[in-house]
Amino acid sequence: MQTAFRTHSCGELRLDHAGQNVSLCGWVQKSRDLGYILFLDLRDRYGITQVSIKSDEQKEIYDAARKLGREFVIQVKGVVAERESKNDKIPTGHVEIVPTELHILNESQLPPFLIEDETDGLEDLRMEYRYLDLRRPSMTQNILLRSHVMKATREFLDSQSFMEIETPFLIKSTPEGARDFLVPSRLHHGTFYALPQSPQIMKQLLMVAGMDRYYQIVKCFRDEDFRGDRQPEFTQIDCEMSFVEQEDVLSMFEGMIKHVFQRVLDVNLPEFIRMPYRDAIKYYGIDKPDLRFDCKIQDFNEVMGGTDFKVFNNLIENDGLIAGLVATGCAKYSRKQIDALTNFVREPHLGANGLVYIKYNEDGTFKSSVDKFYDAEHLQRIADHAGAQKGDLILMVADTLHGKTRKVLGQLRLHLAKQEGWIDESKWSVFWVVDFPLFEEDEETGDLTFAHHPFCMPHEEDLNYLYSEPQRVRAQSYDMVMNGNEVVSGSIRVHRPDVQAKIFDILGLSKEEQDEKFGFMLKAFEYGAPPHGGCAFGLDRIIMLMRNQPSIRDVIAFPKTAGGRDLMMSAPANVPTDNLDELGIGLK
RNA sequence: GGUCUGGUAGUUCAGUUGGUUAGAAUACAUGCCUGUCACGCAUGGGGUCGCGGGUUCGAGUCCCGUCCAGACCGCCA
Repeated sequence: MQTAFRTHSCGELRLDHAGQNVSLCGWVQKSRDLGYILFLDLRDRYGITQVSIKSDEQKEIYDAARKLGREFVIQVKGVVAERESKNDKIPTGHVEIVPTELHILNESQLPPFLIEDETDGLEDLRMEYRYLDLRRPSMTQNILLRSHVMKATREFLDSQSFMEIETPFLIKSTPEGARDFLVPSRLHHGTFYALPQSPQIMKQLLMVAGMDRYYQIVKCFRDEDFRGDRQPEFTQIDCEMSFVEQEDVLSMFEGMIKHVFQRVLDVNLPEFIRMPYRDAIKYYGIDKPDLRFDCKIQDFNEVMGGTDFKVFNNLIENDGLIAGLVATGCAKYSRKQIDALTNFVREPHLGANGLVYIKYNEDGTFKSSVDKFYDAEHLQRIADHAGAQKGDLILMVADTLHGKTRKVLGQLRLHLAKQEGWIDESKWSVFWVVDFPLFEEDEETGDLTFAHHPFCMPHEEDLNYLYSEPQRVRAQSYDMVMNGNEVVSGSIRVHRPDVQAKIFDILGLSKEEQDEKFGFMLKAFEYGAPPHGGCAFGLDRIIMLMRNQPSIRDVIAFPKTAGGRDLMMSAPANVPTDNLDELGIGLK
């Protein structure tokens, strides 16, 4: 810490240092002038140290200190002393500096919001003055933890013979997947570079190049609408390995996450389970379940028939699905609370027709929305089927579309967990979801499109389905799910030309289109591509979860707003027409 | 692209069926105060009610448009 300006940081002095002559630098957090004595809180990124100035013993300094404003940058030289009244809330709370010199290194305008963890500033204001926002200790900790995670990542991957290799940002647009950010070419009017959505193709070419184990902590760019956990530019830990099977990749990067958690948070994560995609959808209605609480989706078709309830009878006959959840301890819900849940599942984006409830009351009686059709004995059978206990509430959704029913219940499950406080924030749920389908159907056209990207290798035992039932083909692809968020995604890649050709064929890509889009890659693969696979970590999202922050913006030093703007520098912005002329671009 | 919520003092917010001089807290300034750490007490300054148009005798309040922020849907291989 020793420099020309300071001997210590504002976070490191303790009682042991008492009597030492020190020099500290930092920002004025706050001053408390009690008349005879004035206390100054001096802040830097390491902490806060109190300076105490007496109006008689340090008359000159006292007079100068009274004129200091918030966020002035000052240097204080003086002696470390034990405090007369101690503060146990901060690590430096037992000492203070009795100053011999005070120098103003720079003055400051009054900041537009309080530089404290419990700031009064709203997000747009914090974004405009991001350099002030980052002075707040919790924000500093976010950025610091991010740095620690990157360091631990490099530590682990370096120890496993990975090479960090940079790949270009100015590349060719491929019209698949997300919308590209485009960069016009000055030298070749009318042509454009694209910023990479990920270094996917480049890293596979590095495997062809024999680099064997590659990683890169790298910015990726996607020109889509944003969310609390999505930014137009974001950071991936991009990884690829040669001569591996799926299990090699899973255990390598499971090891990496465990290493990072151990080093950075001192948390030892247990073994990661591998949950087939099909089970994730069946039991949790989502491909990224949060397993910090249970509440699985259950099927009820077999116990709901044999009554005069035509809606359910029709569904059962026509291969529909009646499924539901057991909400532990929720039989006490009022009509109003259940109506709220009904409204939740009927919201347009979920679109359930309704919600059937069965209250299994504490006294063993039943109350349900289908009492007209189901007698107590039948309801008991349903409760037993579901494993419900007295005091539980059974909630059911039914539809001809199985996927929709499970999706609705998956969302209801999360909604209930938040509402009922089922999630233990001190727990971690980290595991692999495996065996994603290779293709998915476009809901409107019915065409098959790739679920992940077109270079995922199918499971060997599913290869034959490529020719008969492509939608049955499971890919050797996998996601790591952390507390209900997808944080890693990857696959074993196709290195066999015949398989790749068949996949392109199924996707309806002609030979010409294949050449146009991926020709350079397919050519490279004719020169001895090793079997390979890898994955990419969403670094921002992982940091967000590790710091338990509500938004990805809080763990990025200079993020964009949900509208894709940088409020601090006012980007995007107009450019002079001269610049456009040079690029051969005219605006409409 | 769609739905919803919000925009009033430096900041966070309140502002009734449209009606006198638009309030509170906090921040700031000045003064007082011998150990504070959310210090306390007193006094004071501080407003184009996002912007534009409309209805009305009268608009922070009602209507239309627009901009900005946020949440969600679509989108995100």
